[in-house]
Amino acid sequence: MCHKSCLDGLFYHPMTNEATARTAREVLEERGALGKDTVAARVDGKVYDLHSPVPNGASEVKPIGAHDADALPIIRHSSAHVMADAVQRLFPGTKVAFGPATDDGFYYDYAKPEGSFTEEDLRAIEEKMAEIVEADSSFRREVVTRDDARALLQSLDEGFKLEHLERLDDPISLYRHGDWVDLCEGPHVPSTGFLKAVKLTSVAGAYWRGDERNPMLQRIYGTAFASPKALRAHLKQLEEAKKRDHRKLGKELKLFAFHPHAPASPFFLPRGSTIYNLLESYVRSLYARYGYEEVITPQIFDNELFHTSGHLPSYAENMYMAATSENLEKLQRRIEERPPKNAEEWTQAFGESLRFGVKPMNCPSHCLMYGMTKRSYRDLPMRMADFGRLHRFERSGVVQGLTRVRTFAQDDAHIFCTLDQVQDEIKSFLDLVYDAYRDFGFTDVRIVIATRPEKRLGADEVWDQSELALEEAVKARELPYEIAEGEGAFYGPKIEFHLKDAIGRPWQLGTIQADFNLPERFDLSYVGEDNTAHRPVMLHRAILGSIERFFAVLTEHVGGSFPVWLAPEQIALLTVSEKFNEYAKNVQQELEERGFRVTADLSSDKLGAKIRQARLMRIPYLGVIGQKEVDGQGLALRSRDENKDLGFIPLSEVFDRLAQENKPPSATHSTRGDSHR
RNA sequence: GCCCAGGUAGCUCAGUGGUAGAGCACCCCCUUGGUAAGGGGGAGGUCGUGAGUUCAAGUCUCAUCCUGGGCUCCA
Repeated sequence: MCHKSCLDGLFYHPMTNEATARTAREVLEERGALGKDTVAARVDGKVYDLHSPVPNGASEVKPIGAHDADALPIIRHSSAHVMADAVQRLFPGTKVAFGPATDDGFYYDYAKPEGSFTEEDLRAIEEKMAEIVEADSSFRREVVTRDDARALLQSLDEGFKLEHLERLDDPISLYRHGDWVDLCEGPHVPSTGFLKAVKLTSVAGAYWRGDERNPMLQRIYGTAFASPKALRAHLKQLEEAKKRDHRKLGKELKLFAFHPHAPASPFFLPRGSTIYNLLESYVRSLYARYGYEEVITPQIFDNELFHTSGHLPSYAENMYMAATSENLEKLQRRIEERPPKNAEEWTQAFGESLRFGVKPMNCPSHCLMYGMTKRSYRDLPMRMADFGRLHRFERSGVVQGLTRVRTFAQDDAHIFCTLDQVQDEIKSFLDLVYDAYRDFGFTDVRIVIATRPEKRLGADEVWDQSELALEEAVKARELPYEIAEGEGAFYGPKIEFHLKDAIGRPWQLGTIQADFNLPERFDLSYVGEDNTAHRPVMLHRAILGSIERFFAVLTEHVGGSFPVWLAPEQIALLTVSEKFNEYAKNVQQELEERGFRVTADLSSDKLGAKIRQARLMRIPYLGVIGQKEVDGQGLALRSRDENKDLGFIPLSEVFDRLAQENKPPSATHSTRGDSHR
């Protein structure tokens, strides 16, 4: 049974079996366009099974070869059917749910009478699938009445399918191969023999219909390609991705670590801290250019603040609460003296005692800061930047490496401005973001405008206004964008910046969000030209998102080979023998005096071992020191990125070379920055 | 939080009921060597934690913590 969304309206569903119409296969054959590897046909832009009848008036009928991009979802979804067939043969009594194709493979959800699937089960299922493929059974489409479908599913005792059937619109179609039948929209490959490269990859739990209140099903993931060669290439790419995993590199390169006493909370080791601080410095340099002012705000607040901001109670499940022992003693006395009689009284008693909350975001404190003084329109726009540490209690199953942690900092800022200034602020931020991403080597940036969600604060007129402002700014910069309906934050619509890393994985990092709610809640105002009070607009924005997550994405993007301006160590001095250690120390000092990050390997290891070690740590430059270098007052330089020995270079040239690379790419082009002010 | 898989030396891992292992890293010694691992020796572990079964538990059972793959949620 297909998940509707996987098909994305791509496929055509004939209303009836037109006995007189010719099939796509016949049409293609007649035109000599039917290849051995043709899996389906594209008819006027829609995908047809080869055995489906083509409308008489069709103007264009093109074959889809197994190696065309369009063929992959068809091959994968057909693989899902074959897997379900194999599973039901091997594990009688197992029921099926949804089995769509995904971006890189397919899955099928099962309700297994008992237990779950093991790795060995996957291998057995693969073998059974191979038999089904070997049998080369044809896929056949049948359009049936709702009653017939219901009767069939009842006879098969497929409860999930029955439930789904009632949600489907007519026509109802079934697909069969061999004896196996599935409620499905199609299309499919002509026969199971077309499935030449299938691999089952993993097993996982998944809720029926993705709702955590529903029963947990067993999901088997797999992937399929047109050929074993393409499958091997895919698996190879997964291997490459594994090598770049920031958790692996974080350990190998001594960047960060975790300890069970602080779950999901990273320790940045010295090398990682260097990069972390450089990321912050970089953002600070942009702030200087784009007119931001940095502030530092408290970590723990009276919960009164979070009630004002609305984070309590709506965000309570993600917040850490703090209590002093004095508070707790008070709570104890209160309970002894006046025992709470019901849930409400208990909540009240705790609320009075656990008076403090650890901030999960900076905005409330920035609102306080804004409100501390009387503001004039002349003060606006006010751009308040904050690298404050945030704590969010994330559920145990969702944390992951540095990408989802419980303590982190954002390159956060809030812009207070007038309604008239919103568009310009967003335009300027677009410039800032694109500059920053380019400096880190991310060129493939996608803009998504996320609009009002169902659960939200604020009036509809306010949402209308803010959504329009975001869209107009993006249009003004002539950037392509998409709209994500209902994906906005509860307090306002937002622009999200999605980018792809070096191996094509998508990430959402930066964002800018309009917020008409917090200024209201905090009763913020400014005195206008007309000498009356006005409500300012608040914009939340981040470039990197969280520094932690950006650290992870960047690490994987560069595969641990940080550019010179970010590398924890920019050059390693390697002596050929201990006789040259004295000279090495002098060079180290000279480099450090010039502000370079340098390490010296003065051990008694042989040069080969030292080079190996420095290469493993991905140090951009290696300076080998032997008699020749001492005599000539230079280094035998070796570059990581060019991966070659550059030969003897005098010290002054080494300094110049490092200085050249010791800044973000944009800083080497002098024209930048001014135009954005 | 839910389903599944893991947790043994700093790291990577072997060890299926009977005396805790290897390689690398670390320390010491020899070697002073010119572009990805020179040689020898030494030290290092209450096998995540807590209960239980057993004559005997890294190994079996239960609980719990942490990590990983998913689901749901998200910067």
